Amino acid sequence: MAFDPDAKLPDVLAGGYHLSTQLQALLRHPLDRSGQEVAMAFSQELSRLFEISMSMLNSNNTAAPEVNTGNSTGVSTPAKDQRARSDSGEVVTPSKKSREEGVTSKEITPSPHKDGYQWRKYGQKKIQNCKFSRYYYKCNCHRRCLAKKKVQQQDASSRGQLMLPPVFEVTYVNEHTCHVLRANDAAAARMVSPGTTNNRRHHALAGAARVGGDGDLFDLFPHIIGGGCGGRAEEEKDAIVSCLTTVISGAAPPPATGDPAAFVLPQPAGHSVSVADDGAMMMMVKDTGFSWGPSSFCPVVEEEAGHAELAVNRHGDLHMDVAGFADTVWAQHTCGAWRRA
DNA sequence: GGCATTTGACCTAT
DNA sequence: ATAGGTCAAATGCC
Repeated sequence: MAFDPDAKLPDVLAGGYHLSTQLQALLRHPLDRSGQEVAMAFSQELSRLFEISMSMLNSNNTAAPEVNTGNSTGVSTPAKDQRARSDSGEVVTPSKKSREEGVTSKEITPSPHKDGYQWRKYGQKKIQNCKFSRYYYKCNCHRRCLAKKKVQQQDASSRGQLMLPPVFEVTYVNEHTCHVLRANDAAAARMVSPGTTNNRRHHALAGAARVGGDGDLFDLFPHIIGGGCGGRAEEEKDAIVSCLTTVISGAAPPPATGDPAAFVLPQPAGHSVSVADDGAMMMMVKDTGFSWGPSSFCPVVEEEAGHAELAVNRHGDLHMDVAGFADTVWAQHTCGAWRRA
């Protein structure tokens, strides 16, 4: 497969995702020698695509922010920053007219729901001359947050990319004010009830899900979920690099010699990945003490073939099906409300 | 029962 | 009149 030098990151990632699903389908059955060769070719191509993605990500990280949104509050907007540097989407600068209408940014992305915020759908409309309906979402982090987004699936056939997963044009309207509103609420809550912790207050406002009954994910992963609605940009970046590395690592065969139990793969600082000789893979993420890995050590609910798997067992351990990584990794950044991707 | 989603009706701009 | 955007009752899921 020749690499198109003009290819965009979403296309490369989409291609990788498509390849991984094909590889999954292949690995669902016992493989003979030729099957193994095909699987190896797939995995090598997958590795190459993710290497390309990582180099694209690294080059994007040095780029300037995409849009001056005229945020007069002086408060940073984490998820917007994430979009600029870490999502797989292509950021499009909105026109002057669009900005006057409150449009803060536009982007083309294969994963329109993974931008670090939690959204509530409030409308759907069939648009003239469009094959697909347009979907309307409001920010669900805070009731009074004015941020909205429109998601319009693009016609793949018009792009001549019938084999790739769908891509979406996402238009963001109005700045998020949820972090400011939440901070105000937290301050008010402290005045009313000094015994209420910030974390729990945040969680109640975000309507976040409880996990396993013993605690919630905001308590378990405060440094990942962060104090605001979106995660911190640097950790987003780390997470992406870790995820890509993990997928690449998973596609590579274990060495013929060395520690029979596991071998350690090259990782970004603060992360480690090990692959046992039975193929089980575990990744330790920074100093969380939690690990990501397949069902060899964590009971999970089975889902239909080919779909990403993300579950939390009753002990609070995270489980992830590595094959579904590209689509699943962002699920953790939804304002504390962890949900299946 | 609470919550998110769906969907037809309604509103507004052109 | 038409299209795009929003509302809110109905519905389904957990």
